[in-house]
Amino acid sequence: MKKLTRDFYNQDTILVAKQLLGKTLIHVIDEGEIRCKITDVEAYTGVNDRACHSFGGRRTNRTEILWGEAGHAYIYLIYGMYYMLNIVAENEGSPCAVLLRGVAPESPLDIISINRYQKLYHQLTKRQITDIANGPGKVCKALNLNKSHNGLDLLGGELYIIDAPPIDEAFIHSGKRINIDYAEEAKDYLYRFYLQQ
DNA sequence: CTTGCGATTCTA
DNA sequence: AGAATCGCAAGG
Repeated sequence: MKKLTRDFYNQDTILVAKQLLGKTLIHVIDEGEIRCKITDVEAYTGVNDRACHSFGGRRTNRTEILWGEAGHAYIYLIYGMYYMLNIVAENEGSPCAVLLRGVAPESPLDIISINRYQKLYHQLTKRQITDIANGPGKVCKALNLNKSHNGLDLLGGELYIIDAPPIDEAFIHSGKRINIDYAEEAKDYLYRFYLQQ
């Protein structure tokens, strides 16, 4: 399968978010490549979206990457301990992104498992397998991503996403975004999209 | 410079 | 329900 193109990322954020479902995220590491299927995403649609870091035109050192070219990684630290991975969408000057909120590990299971729990995959409990990457902080832990990967171009060779057949609309669930109660009118937008758990 | 807090996770 | 934990953004 082929790497997603700049044109793919340079579309309306909602479209990018929905179309990312089912695609495979790849992080190339020394030992090979970590591959996970994207299953849960949220759209953050820029200056008019109160939940988005660029709301109101906010342009700071942290949010600078959002303002640039589509198809770059926006990774930031939250609560002093967790990293969030976002994919920048839309054209330059339109600071939008898609948060990756959950993935399903494909391979190698042992490396992903060690990243998360310091244990081999066959040693995990059912609960640990269920929870291995079903949250945005867990996604970064599982794929060993941190602030050093902020700004990476997903058209490069280190972190990228490969194409897959589109998911039928009927299988795409939508809901309110998580933990943005402060966002007033924007907190009720149905900008979360996910595949059946 | 100070301060309040967040697109979370884990434990109890 | 509460703790962990710190960079960021806003305000003085």
